[in-house]
Amino acid sequence: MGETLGATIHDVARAAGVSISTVSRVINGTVPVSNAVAARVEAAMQALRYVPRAAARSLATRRTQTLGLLMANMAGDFFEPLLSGIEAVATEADYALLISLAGRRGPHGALPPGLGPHNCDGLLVFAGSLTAEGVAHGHALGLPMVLIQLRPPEGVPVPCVTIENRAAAREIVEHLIVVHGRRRIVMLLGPAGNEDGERREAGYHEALAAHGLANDHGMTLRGNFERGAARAAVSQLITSGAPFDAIFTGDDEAAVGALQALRSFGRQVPGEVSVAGFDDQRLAEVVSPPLTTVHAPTEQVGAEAARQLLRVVRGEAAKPRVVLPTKMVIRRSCGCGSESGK
Amino acid sequence: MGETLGATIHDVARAAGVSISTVSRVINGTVPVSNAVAARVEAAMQALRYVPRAAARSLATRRTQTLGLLMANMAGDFFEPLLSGIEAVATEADYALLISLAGRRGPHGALPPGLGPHNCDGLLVFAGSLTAEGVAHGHALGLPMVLIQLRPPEGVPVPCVTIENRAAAREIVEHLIVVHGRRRIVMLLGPAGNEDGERREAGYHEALAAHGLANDHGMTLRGNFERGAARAAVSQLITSGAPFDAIFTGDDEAAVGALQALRSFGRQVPGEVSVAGFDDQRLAEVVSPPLTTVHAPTEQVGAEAARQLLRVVRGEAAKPRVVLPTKMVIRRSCGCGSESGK
DNA sequence: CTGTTAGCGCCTTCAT
DNA sequence: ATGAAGGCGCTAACAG
Repeated sequence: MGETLGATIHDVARAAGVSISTVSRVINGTVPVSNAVAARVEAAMQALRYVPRAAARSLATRRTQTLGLLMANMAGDFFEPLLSGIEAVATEADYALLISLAGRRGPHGALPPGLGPHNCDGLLVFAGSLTAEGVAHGHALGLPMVLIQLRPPEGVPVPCVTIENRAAAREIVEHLIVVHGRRRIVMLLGPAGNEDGERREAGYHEALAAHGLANDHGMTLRGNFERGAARAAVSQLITSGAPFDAIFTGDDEAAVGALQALRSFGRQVPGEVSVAGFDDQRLAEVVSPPLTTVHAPTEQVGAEAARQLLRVVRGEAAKPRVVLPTKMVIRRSCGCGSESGK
Repeated sequence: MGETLGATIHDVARAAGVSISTVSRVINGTVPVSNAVAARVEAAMQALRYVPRAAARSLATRRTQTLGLLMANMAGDFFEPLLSGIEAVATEADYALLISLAGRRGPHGALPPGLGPHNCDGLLVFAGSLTAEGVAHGHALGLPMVLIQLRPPEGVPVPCVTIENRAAAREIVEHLIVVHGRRRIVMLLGPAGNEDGERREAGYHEALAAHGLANDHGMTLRGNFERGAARAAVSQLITSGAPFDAIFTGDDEAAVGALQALRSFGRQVPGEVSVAGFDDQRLAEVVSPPLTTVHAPTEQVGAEAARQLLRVVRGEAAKPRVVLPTKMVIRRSCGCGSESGK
């Protein structure tokens, strides 16, 4: 049971018989120090288990060596890979990670009080955690930021990293059309305002248009990236009697909901209707039939966002926009690999 | 584009025509301040968008108002609920959250450099992120800690919050025995040293013993809480020709792997073999057959751990151990609801 | 109720 | 290459 607050730079200096400036120099390597002295200082630090107080250092340098991370409450299993990617590069660069969730309170219209220039050098903003005003607010404060899965509001030049949504959505929908001959493809949209969802919808419309297919308003339903909402929407669709032979969902969770609804009404997948999702979450390969979807490189997204943020923090030029490639992964829910399809 | 570093307490004091102490007082409410003055100060703070610099405050108070969180790279979807529970109570108590992952480096044998008394007031340690030595190390430093899904090493009195593993495991295994008449129940163990896994194993053995069932060494295999490892283990089990009529896995991921292996060998679930998992992850209800498992109250675990840590930080008495209840959730993989079972 | 004055622990000129 | 001294922004006695 030791004191929580350990040795200070003074203790080290005294133990090594030097001034605190010298200790500071060996710690930061700012100015050359004679080998002999450096060794003594190192030894003293070891012996005293000295760790510089972050607050003191931060106060003096006006840097926090901390990156903020604003996330949304996200269902699914990509929270961990995203954070993992971020943490790896932050740690590598010797930055700590301060985290805040949008949570039940919904997206913030301004920076949450717990995260700002007063306690971090830069901020990673995940889609759904901050409104456009919030982003503008942070930018106005001069806080370095990078957006994840989200593009900046008009006139607010904040770098962002996203994944290839539109082209991938178009590709997978065209797969349903070309390979499986589907003609009436319904899409389950993401939550209103969700960019990933909107881009995926754009790709969907492109595909339909390119093949001259039905593209009326009734073909899109709200799935909200939620299993339950998707299930309800599809159930209603079925009872409405509207014809359809495929469902493309904005994400895998919604696809699972669609699958459940389809099954409960006895509709065969992929026999009668093809289903395709997006994200390639862990459950995609275990639902039945295994879900054809688009793989999202979540960990890389996190890592790349952190890299860009570090550049902004350091005053280097960051890419205004980086789009990471996605990849279609064909399984069985579209019809491939089963007697009826391919 | 403003300055990243905004107004200081001096600016506010000047604007309000008072001393910095007064400003400090209205901020912290430590000492009564006349209403008139308080109002002027509040106004000045608003106008200047004043936010106290965390470092300065921390340096002066010797408190960071920050909780550290040490996590492991965890597969599955319980990262988000856990963090969500923690964040809710931390935010409520006005604490920031500093996070670090054990990551590819594996569990730390000591506190990671990025997390310690120098930058947080207390630390939440998730199972698999820190070794017993690491826990002892943190305790020796006098850093308030609370362990999650992990009990403290002998002689190191650190509070912990866990879930009911043993009894729940016993209950679900007995379900397989009593309700479904299973006699040769194999268990897929978690990673060596994982406490949840070990407690679940204990419950499994209890159940077997209580019913006088085969309990030889060959009945347990390593599943490592991984889909792939579990699949491999079960495949090997099947090819070995050893008889078994049920599989209890330490977690749902392993259950999925078991299901895959069983299916690839044409073994009917639950007809020929019953399967049961643990955790009730999101995929549990979508695999086929839907997985009978035990629900783990992940978000509550996070919240409770944060609450206990706050108590320790404040010097109040914390419960040395809180065990949250789990609940068996019956689906189809055990045999219930299908023609063969129940 | 309010102002003055020391530090909190570290970095950083400025001398030497 | 090293030491001395000031200051980062804030809180906390201590006077009044």
